Amino acid sequence: MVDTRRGRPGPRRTLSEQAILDAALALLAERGADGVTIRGVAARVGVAPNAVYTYFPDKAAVLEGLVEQLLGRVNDNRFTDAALPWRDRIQALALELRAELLAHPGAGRLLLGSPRVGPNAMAVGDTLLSILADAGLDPGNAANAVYVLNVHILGAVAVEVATLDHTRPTRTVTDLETDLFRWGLDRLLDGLAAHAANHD
Amino acid sequence: MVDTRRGRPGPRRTLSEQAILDAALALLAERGADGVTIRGVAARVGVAPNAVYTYFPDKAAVLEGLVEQLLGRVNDNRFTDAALPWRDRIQALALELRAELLAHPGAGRLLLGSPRVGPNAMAVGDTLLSILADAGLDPGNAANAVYVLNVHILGAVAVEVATLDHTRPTRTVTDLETDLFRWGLDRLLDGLAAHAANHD
DNA sequence: CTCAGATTTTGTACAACGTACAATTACTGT
DNA sequence: ACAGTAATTGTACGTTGTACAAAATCTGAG
Repeated sequence: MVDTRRGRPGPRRTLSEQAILDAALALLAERGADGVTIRGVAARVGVAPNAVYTYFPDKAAVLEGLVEQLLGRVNDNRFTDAALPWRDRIQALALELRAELLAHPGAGRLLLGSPRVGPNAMAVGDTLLSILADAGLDPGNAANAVYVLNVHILGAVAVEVATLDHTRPTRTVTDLETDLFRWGLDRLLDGLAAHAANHD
Repeated sequence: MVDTRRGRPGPRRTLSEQAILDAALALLAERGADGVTIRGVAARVGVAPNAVYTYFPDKAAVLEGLVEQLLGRVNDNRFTDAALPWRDRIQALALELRAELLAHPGAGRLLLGSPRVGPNAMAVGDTLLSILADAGLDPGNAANAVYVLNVHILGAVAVEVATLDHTRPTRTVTDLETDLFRWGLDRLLDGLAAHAANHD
């Protein structure tokens, strides 16, 4: 048993997974979802395309990491303050999540294109879950509600992204779209609140 | 003025746009969303890849046509019967739409990947609109509600599709997922109904 | 009936993609 | 110093969308 797995030989890594994800994120911002290519990322970090495969098994893994990256920015524990009304907290979280995703065009497609089961995605889900528990939903219904809220947020982002010009990387989100998003979210929360009230 | 645009010369078309869309649909069923390629479609109808470009300007147009095809199957005027309760009609329409999309794996990604503005998509929207009018929503709110319902249906389909094994073309939709879909739809409809009641 | 003109189909080709494979390089513990 | 190991690269293959020009095929006018 010689292999201690500590300080093992080999040249130093010139990159990190983080550097690759940063490059991918920049590429997503500059060139849109289709602009995120292995070759592009490699070029941006100044390395041969194959080098990326030292850090990620394949492109799908890079995209998953990218999504995780985006979700990580949202999950401050800012929404767990039970003093604030639960509806306000959910609205704030939903709006922030949406804004984060819309800030990176094509992120919606990426999010919906991969089973997002990373830790940050879980964390967002857990945050939502705790808020809904505060709202008075029993665990089963709260889990359902998390799913429905996810669907609404991701669906809305995807639909909004789909209606934009894919050739242009940047976009302006109109107030009209935001109002529509809030309106739908309000109806959904109304339904959830009524359900919680009926079953307590 | 010689060009009457009628019976103009040239060899007969060996294909039709419909034949191409049929091939694309079959490919979608057999190989999943990534299996729908121009070259694959062309091979399936027995023609050189370039021939497809006589009928469609590019691949995106083919995919749009494909989505239209799917939506066309749903839009029977079966849901316009004002005698039935509006909630039942919306649920039936939503479930059918979802079933149709889930029957073709990857259709969700296609739907969300293109601004679906074709006539069949409009028709589905109009059907929803009329049902919501029957429900007592004024035109403005009804339009909002159509958007939200679209988001919910498309979002749910996309999320469900994203969680499946992309390598396998077929899938079994569990009852559990269907129940979850209905539960969310119910909450949404609760919220919409309450809103309609508050503003009449 | 012929034939010019219009149009579909094809052959060929290119750039870009993901990524497999083997060789090369750069390191570390013994 | 050196052997072993890991990171990186060079090269390459197969696949994709699609541009371009040549070829094949049809129709209406004469």
